[in-house]
Amino acid sequence: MPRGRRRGSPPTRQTILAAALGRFTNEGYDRASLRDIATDAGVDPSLIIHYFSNKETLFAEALHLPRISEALHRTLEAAGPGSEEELGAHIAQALVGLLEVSTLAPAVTALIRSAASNEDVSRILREFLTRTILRRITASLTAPDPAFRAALVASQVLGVMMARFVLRLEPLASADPGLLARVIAPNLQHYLTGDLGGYNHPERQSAPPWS
Amino acid sequence: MPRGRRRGSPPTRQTILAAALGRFTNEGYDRASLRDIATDAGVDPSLIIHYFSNKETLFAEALHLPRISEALHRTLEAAGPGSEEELGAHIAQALVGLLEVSTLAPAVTALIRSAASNEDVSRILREFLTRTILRRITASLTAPDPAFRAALVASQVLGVMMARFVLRLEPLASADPGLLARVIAPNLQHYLTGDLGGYNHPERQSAPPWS
DNA sequence: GTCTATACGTGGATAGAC
DNA sequence: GTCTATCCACGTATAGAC
Repeated sequence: MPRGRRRGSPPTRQTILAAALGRFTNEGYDRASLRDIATDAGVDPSLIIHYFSNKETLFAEALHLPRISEALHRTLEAAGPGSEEELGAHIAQALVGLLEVSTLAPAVTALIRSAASNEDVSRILREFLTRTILRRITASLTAPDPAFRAALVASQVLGVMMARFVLRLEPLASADPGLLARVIAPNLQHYLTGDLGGYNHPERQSAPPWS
Repeated sequence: MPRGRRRGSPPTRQTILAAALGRFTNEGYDRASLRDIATDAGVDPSLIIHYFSNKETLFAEALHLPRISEALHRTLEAAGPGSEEELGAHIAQALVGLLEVSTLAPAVTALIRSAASNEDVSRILREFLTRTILRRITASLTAPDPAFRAALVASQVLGVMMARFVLRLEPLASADPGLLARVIAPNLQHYLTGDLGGYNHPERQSAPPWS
């Protein structure tokens, strides 16, 4: 398979990519069939293979993962440097805002949906979360166990996206993005700088930073 | 999982159910094929259809959803009635403990995995979360917007299970269950009784940076 | 560049012999 | 109760005609 294969006309290519993103977003990698994507795009199924050698390549190009990574990274960087006590709010605003405003929400949804059933996608999402969040955290945090804290932050972000876009759990699914960011911000902050409870008794919690 | 089961073994039904649960847990509903399940169980694929009329019935019986619901409900009830300021800790302990201690973890994992790509399973999980958590919350909570609070709690629980069992995000995936429950407890408590940041007070909202 | 036809595998489900 | 054989629909991918 030569990599320098001729590309098709841009309009048709874009149409296929848009249809593919839609299917991957709503059905995940497995259930989204090339036939359905072709039907949505109004083209022949074999044309998809002609443009993108296989389904995995189509998935990668439709999601455009580097674009997500770059946008998220830029948003996090733009949130301001080094303010440790407001890092939770910054991350919350960056992540939620990134999902709501931009055109990246479908890609992220597709990523989460597909990660549940596809091990490769799971690995991609795992590394993506780890690298992006952990890097931002370690850049301006002095608390111990940054990896554990990053994973906890990732878990809450994952849960919100899962509840909002996959499960469509109301009223969270229809909640205002700004409100959502503000609500989860103190919890992210607790994961980032709070006491992780390793030294306390289970029934006696230390005072959270927001109380 | 026992392989190579031969004829003359009475508990064929249980063997099939065990193999099915294993496949559904590790691969989700779609990717788990009856042929693979039959191979794991050491039986013929048609035998599965003979016992359970179709794949959906097999899925339902393998997960034994009523058992999960009952166990979770009982654990939540046993956590004690009415203590509003410790409800977060109770829910955290109940949910995390339920997943770690009992044999229900595979079923819950299968449920989450399958919900990502299957709309029917998604609905089941959604209604399950809503009913179980919301009911417990409204039973001993006076704070406004219980539905929104319940959804937020569900999102954090979902995220932890997703990160722990599906994505296997370290070091959260290998973290001690008790520690995990203690760490997320104050955050659940914040969702339950904390200030929701202007959910019903729109005039207090500050302008998000992305709007 | 686009489509028709088709190969090839897989997956769920059925009929019937023993 | 278990297996063999089979059906049919679907999904990815290829070959080749226009």
